[in-house]
Amino acid sequence: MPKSIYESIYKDLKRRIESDEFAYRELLPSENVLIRNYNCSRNTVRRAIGRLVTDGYVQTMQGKGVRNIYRPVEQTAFTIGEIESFRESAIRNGHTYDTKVLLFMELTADESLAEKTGFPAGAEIYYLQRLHFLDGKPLIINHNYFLKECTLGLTKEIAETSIYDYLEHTLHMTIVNSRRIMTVEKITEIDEKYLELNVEDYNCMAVVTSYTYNSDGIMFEFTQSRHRPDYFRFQEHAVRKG
Amino acid sequence: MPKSIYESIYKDLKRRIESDEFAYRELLPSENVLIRNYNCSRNTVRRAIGRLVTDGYVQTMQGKGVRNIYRPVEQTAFTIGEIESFRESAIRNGHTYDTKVLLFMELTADESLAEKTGFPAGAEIYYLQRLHFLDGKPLIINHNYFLKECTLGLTKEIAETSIYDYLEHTLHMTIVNSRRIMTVEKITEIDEKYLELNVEDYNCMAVVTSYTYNSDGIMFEFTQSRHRPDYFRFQEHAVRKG
DNA sequence: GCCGATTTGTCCGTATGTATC
DNA sequence: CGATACATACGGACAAATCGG
Repeated sequence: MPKSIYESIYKDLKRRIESDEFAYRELLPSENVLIRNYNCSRNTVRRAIGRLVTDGYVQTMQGKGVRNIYRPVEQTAFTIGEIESFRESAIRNGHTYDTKVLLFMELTADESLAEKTGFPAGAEIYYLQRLHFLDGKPLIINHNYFLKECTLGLTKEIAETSIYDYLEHTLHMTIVNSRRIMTVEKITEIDEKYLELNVEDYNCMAVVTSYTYNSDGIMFEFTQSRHRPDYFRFQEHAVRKG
Repeated sequence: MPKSIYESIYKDLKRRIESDEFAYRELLPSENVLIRNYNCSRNTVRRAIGRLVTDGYVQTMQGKGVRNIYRPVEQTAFTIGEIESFRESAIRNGHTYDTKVLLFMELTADESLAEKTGFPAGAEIYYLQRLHFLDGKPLIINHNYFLKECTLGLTKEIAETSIYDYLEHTLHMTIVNSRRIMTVEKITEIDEKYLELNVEDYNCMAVVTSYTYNSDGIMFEFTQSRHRPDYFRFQEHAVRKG
């Protein structure tokens, strides 16, 4: 169940837009109509619309109305601006997925790892290497570093299904936000081996480096995600600021 | 001058955070303090903070406060979630820049171009190829397609300085939002020639494809931006949604 | 061009709920 | 438990942009 009125309105409008209830470039019902339909105050409706704007679903035009500018996300696209696990993304796009844990170990962050990840030196860390398959094809190698004190009890078995499920539902951690950096890097032998790539073909990888925070403001995860270049696709929505 | 109270508060807080007035992980003044400091209502302060949250500058914690989680953007990073021209980005990061127009022509969109760009078939288009230099180094090749009816009077000379300046200040167009897709593609001969790349070294490019809309909800620009992989760096902030 | 109706944008004050300390 | 801090929601007022008559 939704936690708040504005969120349920946001989700309902989002669903209606995604299900083509409004044509591309068509105007949505005016705020006054929505107020009557949802039986709530103007601020509440406006808050829901505000989220649709930042999501890139609609565009507001003073004096005119709210225009639907939603375009369906193309297949195998990862949506930016939202934290989503590989599993969630695969499900959303209607694919089959599989995860193989290549390595699971515990280590203590030394100076060089601390520098690289942003964890304090001396911190206890779970280090994982995982290979992700989409529709049977190996597409991504993830190097995950989790702060042990925030993710106690993580096992290889959990890592094979969904770590985020475990963190959110078993440990009741709330994952809040994440800073991500996208770069292109040279392919390594590990990449070549597990992703069945040919250097003649592609000698680079798309790399997404992310720093993820929980609701206590603690950075509990550092991940380097190495994507097969020919299947890599990220989509985002940007706004022009004054 | 700022158009509104909440925006000036947003900018002031942003400036104070960027200038290290608050330590990393430190709490900002509480809403009640900010209300007194800025002499405004609670909603106005909350709105400013809300924008800082979506920008990834702060994290709010119910019952606790608002925590500064801002990390300075690393050099040569393009900030995602914000539309910024090459020139603006270079200035922001304190670099010198230069733009060379390789090609400037007018054309009519045929079926295949319409399919690729999303412009209606038959539309009159300005097509440009531009090479962007940062600190004297050629880093990006842009293929720009502008809808002529929205960008009348565009010339090669304008394209050598700033197209966005012309659109916003001379044509008084308001640029609103943009959908961007990031992929990795094989290098072409043009890339190799102008970016002084060696295929032995890198045989891929980071490609950003963007569809940009103005305040009338018209898509007036389609651009394919091909980046030198070793200098490509995009940064974004993501939030976890229920 | 003007005017009134409609629609979105900004701002305020207040009340209540929930989490933290 | 009370004080503090953020979260949600309501209602009202006025401004600014658009559109039709």
